Amino acid sequence: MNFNTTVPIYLQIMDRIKKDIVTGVLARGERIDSVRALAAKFEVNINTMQRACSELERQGIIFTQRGIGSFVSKDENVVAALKEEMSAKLIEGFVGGMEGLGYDKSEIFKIIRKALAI
Amino acid sequence: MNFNTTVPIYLQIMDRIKKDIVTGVLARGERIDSVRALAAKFEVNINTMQRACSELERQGIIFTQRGIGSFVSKDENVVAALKEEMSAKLIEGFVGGMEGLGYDKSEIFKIIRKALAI
Amino acid sequence: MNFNTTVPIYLQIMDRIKKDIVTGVLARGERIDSVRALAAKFEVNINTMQRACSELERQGIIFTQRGIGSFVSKDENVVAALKEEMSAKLIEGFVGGMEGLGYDKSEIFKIIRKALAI
Amino acid sequence: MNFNTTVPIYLQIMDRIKKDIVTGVLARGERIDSVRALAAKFEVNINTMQRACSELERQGIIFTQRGIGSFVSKDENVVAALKEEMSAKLIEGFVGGMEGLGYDKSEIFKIIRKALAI
DNA sequence: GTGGTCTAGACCACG
DNA sequence: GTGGTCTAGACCACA
Repeated sequence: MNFNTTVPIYLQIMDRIKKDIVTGVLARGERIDSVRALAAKFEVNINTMQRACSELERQGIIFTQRGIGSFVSKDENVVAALKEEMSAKLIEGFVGGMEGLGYDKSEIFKIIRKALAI
Repeated sequence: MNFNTTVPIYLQIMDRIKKDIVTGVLARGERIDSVRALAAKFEVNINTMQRACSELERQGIIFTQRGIGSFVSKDENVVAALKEEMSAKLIEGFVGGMEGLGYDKSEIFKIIRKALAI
Repeated sequence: MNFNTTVPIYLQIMDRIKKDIVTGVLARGERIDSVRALAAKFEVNINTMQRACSELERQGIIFTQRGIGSFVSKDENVVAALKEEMSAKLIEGFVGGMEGLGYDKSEIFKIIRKALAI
Repeated sequence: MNFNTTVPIYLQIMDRIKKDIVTGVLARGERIDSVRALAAKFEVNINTMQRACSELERQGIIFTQRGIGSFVSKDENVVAALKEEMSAKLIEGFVGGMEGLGYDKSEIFKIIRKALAI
């Protein structure tokens, strides 16, 4: 995985894991690799990986069973909410940004239609 | 102006000024306030404002005349390119992000149409 | 039983058993379930349960007879001391904590009276 | 400051700072020492101190101004809520613990009155 | 083996 | 000078 230098690695990893959960690569309740294994996989320091996991846990996206490992939340609402939240953020950022550039809704619509080539 | 804590203030200021240029709030060739005045206006450290201005100048968006002041570029291509570049970035970020969440182009289209209420 | 994630499970189990002894749920000299049965009951790893029991035995609260089973101490002083010790710990923690927050004794008294609704 | 070995140092430091805020040793809006200075004062590693501060910030108890320093929250509700929350936790822990030992409210009242020597 | 904490030291962007 | 991030390595309690 290639990391963007401008945003903290642990955030990029969190984002990646969230995407994997949203897209079903990681299933609800599924056990995820140990911190050590993930650190090796992402080629980062264990502490960096640990931080990503702690944050994910704090957000209720994964949970930990002591001495056993970490698991994706079993709550289907969590996963659905995650997808909803992430897409809402993207939409808001895009529409808000375009409006900030002076485009109105119909112009944005045309532009995105063209970009999607639909 | 409220600053996001995650992204550098000088970048946020640059973005704000770019938007003002793109939307015509700042006209081509118009004189802009002094760094000191701008620092006061944005309520930031003068060094921070200085950096935002140097960057803008480096990108050819504003230019400085010694002892007189700074001005928005007179080149209309600059403004047009700026608008193009900023919107392209937004589009790419949005579409790429949505695809990363598992949406295909037609789904993205539906979602954005709904969000724009068109 | 719901375990607090911050304090070790074996301590929480020990605390629970101590309370059962102090409140008479487990009588003096009474036989307690096997480690295996207790592990199943508390839904924990057998090693964890083993540790809780060893600690309790080390503290003289339960004792083991080889090949027969484990029993709550027959010594009534043990039970009385246990109750005394546990309540003293609670009191000390409470009063010390409240004083640390800046309350003096009379204020603590008022607050606890109100909390107890007496 | 002497640290208890059973609970993480960063939590103990957080608790100490919270108490200082509640008792007015640290006033609302007051600038607190830099992370480096605090680390030296508490004789811990900078990272440990950093963690304590990040957590406090996440809880809204202090806030950071980039490159300038950290400050106690200016919101008086935050401070009041903090005091309330901390004392409520102590009371609940105490009363709940005593009831778990089999004492009823009137007995708890007698015991605490005796302990306070009022 | 698992996560959690701590230390040490370094680098960096920011103000 | 300030906070933030990252790496490296170590130790520990827990399951």
